[in-house]
Amino acid sequence: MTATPLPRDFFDRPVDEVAPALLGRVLVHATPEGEAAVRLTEVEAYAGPLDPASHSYRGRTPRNDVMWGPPGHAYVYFTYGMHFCVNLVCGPDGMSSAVLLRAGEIVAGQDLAQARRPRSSVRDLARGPARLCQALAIVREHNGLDVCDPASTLRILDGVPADPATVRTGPRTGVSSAKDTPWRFWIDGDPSVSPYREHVPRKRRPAGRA
DNA sequence: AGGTAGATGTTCT
DNA sequence: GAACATCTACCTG
Repeated sequence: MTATPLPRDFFDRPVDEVAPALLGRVLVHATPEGEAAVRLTEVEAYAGPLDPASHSYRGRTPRNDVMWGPPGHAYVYFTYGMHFCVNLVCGPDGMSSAVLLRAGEIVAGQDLAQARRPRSSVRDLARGPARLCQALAIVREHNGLDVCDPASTLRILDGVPADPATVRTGPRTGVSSAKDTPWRFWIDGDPSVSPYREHVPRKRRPAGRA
């Protein structure tokens, strides 16, 4: 892997073009404890206000603000009360589209990743969007970081792009709308690809009686 | 192998 | 108040 991040214009094109082109690339996160890196094997595209499954579908809010900014920045959000997920914003500026980084293979700092996820097998360290964030210690404070800046602690490197012939597509995982849009991209046969899960509405907790 | 339940809190209606 | 781009643990076969 080289030390130079992908150029910003890599992200300045339609999100469904950027997403498959990200497969095989390497996301590095430097922390005081050291560096850890993941080679991306699974991603999903979310196409801004036109996409009912996108966080920006209902317009700009404090949470999704970063999505409306320039491409090449990280959009980190908190979900299910305990997990973080990371996206990379795509262009053009103001389009509010982004690619969710769903899974990958740890290629550097495996000791760190394992310390952060002590109950996990090596294969599962970054197998899933919240696991990926945990392995790389990506949390809310990293929201908005510029991953194309060589000086940034969170960077996306070119790595070795996946052979397009090995890229598969299918419906996105765990989304309740736009189920038919095949905007999940993964490297066929890679063991770190996360299992597909259909969206299931959460069962309501029995409302506390009074 | 596969299903389900429970955890936790932020965001938006 | 409900939904939520999830994960783990704990069942059952």
